[in-house]
Order: sequence, then structure tokens, then C-alpha cells
Amino acid sequence: MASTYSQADRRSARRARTIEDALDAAEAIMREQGVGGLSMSEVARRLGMRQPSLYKYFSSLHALFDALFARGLARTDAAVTAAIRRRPPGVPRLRAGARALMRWAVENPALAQLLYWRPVPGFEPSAETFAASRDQMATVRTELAAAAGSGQLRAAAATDEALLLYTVVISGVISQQLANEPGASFAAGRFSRLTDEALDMYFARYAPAGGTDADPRP
Amino acid sequence: MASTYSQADRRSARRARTIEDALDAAEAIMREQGVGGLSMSEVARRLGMRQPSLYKYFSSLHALFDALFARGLARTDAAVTAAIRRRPPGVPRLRAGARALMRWAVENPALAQLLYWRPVPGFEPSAETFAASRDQMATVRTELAAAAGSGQLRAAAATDEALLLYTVVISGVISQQLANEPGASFAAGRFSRLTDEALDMYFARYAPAGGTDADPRP
DNA sequence: GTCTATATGTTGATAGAC
DNA sequence: GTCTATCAACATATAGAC
Repeated sequence: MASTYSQADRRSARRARTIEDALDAAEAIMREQGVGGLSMSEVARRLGMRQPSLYKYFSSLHALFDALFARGLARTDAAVTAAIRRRPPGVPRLRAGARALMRWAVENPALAQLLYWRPVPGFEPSAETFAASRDQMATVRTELAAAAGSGQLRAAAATDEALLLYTVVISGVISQQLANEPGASFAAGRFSRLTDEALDMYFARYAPAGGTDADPRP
Repeated sequence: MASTYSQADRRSARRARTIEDALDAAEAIMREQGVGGLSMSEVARRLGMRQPSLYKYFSSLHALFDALFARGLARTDAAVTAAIRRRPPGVPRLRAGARALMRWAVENPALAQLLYWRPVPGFEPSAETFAASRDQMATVRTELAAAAGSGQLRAAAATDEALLLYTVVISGVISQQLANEPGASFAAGRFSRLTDEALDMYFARYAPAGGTDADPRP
């Protein structure tokens, strides 16, 4: 039975790889032609496959978008997680996470638009995909609470207002950069270069009265 | 000759009205189906007109988008101008203008997406339309300089950084509100309700050291 | 899981009669 | 300026042979 098992294994591995290839192609298409330019036909074309065959992997165009949304979430999660690893809780993690997120968005504009704007009429991420999105928000909330609890920030940082303003600042930088200078790198972009200053502005609002050195910039 | 003149007058007035009707219809379509859902066919359909006839008014789909972009600029300009009228220069105008802009964006999501995001692949506003956009930025720059010159804000407010951060904050609120709660009113939206707090955050960054009462909230 | 064939729909844009 | 007619693409999705 060993050979049967390994054959099935190879089969599913091959299938998984085809799916990844399809998502790669889809990302490229969105990068080149905008999110609205994505189509099953074009993805199939780039895979050297007939369009109906692609339906064996994605049951509809919406399903393809959902897979891309999920991929975007996983990628941002990985980028943020890697960036905050071994950093102390609170402000340092919030700062590093925000920077990582902005860099990722500038370098992956296609997926970023899918995550941060609403470019596809009628498309909403599925329930489970959306749940993952909520988890990310919960992480931010936790770090804000840690910052408030440890005195790095005022108690007001552990509120909904602070959480929402955090997302406002991040999405503001990302939106302006992607809309006005789509091609620029994170280092060169007129808006993405202001990432640290934007975060300074945000954290200053919740800085403790005393003015400690709780928020050292790297 | 009087009757000829007035006939031509009526003709051009009628033409202008048809164009306005077409733009109204286009706005409605974008509101209902997203910016990408706009098509010449659907606009013509709603006007009770055959699709080829619409080409007498707009030479292409891109031309229609450009007219919509220009309309959006004119509308925001009118909203902002009305809001800052009779307000003293500097911070009061910056605050009132930003509020008016955010309110307008929430109430006109279709045009706002066209102005603040980049939802149409391959579409860029024409040179003259884009020039109007630059004019609006120049106005903000002027008010920031006025605020810095009169001591309402620190000298740092008269820099590119301050100008860009101003747009970051505004577009951040707008983007988050439109992407996450598309239907909500300005008063009810979780993000648009934070407009004043977001502006507080911004102006605090450029507040003079002394801490004057130069930034009274309405 | 791949293919061919096909149904069915949409679009942008042009030609030319009236 | 309006219409009919039409072209040429393009799309999503399904049926069914192999």
C-alpha cells in the first residue's frame, strides 16, 4: 500500500502547486491590469491551461478572489509576525508591525488593494476568511492594552478610538502611496517615507504625561 | 436673428442637461455596482437612449470617467469652499475644510473612490483635470503656511511633510470608512465619527510649544 | 483533470441611414 | 443627434468525451 499512498501524496502535492501557480498568476494580472482586470480566462491562459479546467481548482471567480484575500491575510500576518518577533510588547511591537505592514502593502499593491479597499463589486470575503481578519485586529488591541498597562502609553490607548485611529493612520499612508505613486518603492515613496513620522504623530497622542523614554525609535 | 440665437441657445442648454443626466446616471451606477461596474451601455440604458448615441456626448468610456473625475473635484471644491467661508485663515479653515471633505466623501462614495483610490485600470485624469487637483493641494499648502506664519502652528507646519501628513489623515479616515462601512452616514460611521479626533492628533503634532488657544474646536 | 464544444451574456466602438 | 446593424473581443459557466 505504500506506493498507493505516496502516489496520492504526489497527486495532492501537485494539485496544491497548481493552485499556488494560479494565485501567483492572478496576482501578476492584478498588478499589471488592476484588480478589476482579473479573469478566470487570463489566469488559465497564463497557466497554459484551458479556461474550463481552472474550474477544477476554483469553483468561481469569487472563489478565486476569496483565495487571494486569504493569501493576502496570511502574507501580511507572516510579515507582521516576523517583524515583531523578539520585540518587547507594546509600542515597539506596534511600531514594528505597522512598518512591516506598510512595507508589505507597497511591495504587494495588488493584494493590498484587495485587502484595504473594496475594488470588486459584490465580492465579500467568506466567513472564515473574514474571521482571520478579525484575529489580526484582536492582536493589535492586545498590544495597545499592553502598552497602556505597562505605562508606555496612556490608558486611553486601550480604547476603541485608539484602535481605529491606528488603522486610520496605517491605511492613510498605504492608500495615498498606492493611489498617487503606484510604482514607487517603500524607501522612495513620498508617502511611505513618512511612515515613521505618521507613527510618531499617532503615538504622541497617547504618550504618558511625564514624557518617558518608553517610545524609542529604532 | 433673435429667434435663431435663442434656438441655438436652447439646443446647447439641452445638450448640457443631457450630459448632466448622464453623469447622474453614471454616479448612481457606480454607487450601486462599484466603480468597475460603470459602462457606456448601462448609462445609455438608463437615459432611454441607444448606446451608440451616447458617443455624441462622451467620445469614450475614459472620457466619461474623466468628466466624472472633474465633477468630483468641482463638488469637493464647492463643499470645502462653502465650509471655510468666513472662517479665519489657518487652523480653523484647515479643520473646517477637512471635515467638509470627509463628510462629502462619505455621502458621495462613488465619486470619492474615483478621486481617492485608483479603481479603474488604465484611467488617469486628463492634464487639465489633474491641474485642478493640484490647485486644491496648493490651497491647503497656503493655509498651512498661514497657520505657521501666524503662530497657530509651529513653523514645521509649512513643510511638505505636514502637507502630506494632512492628506494621509484625511484619506485614512475616508478609506477606512468607505471600505469597512460603505453604507453608514457621516454621523454614524465608526471611522467618520473620529474625524475630530483624527484632526486633533494631526494638529497636536504641530502645536506651538507654548500651548496657546490657537486651535479652538467649534 | 484535461480537453472540445457550446450556451449565453456582456462590452466598446464604428458605419451609415435618416 | 438619433437610430439600426454590426464587428470583434471578451467574459462566466456548463456538458460531456476521453
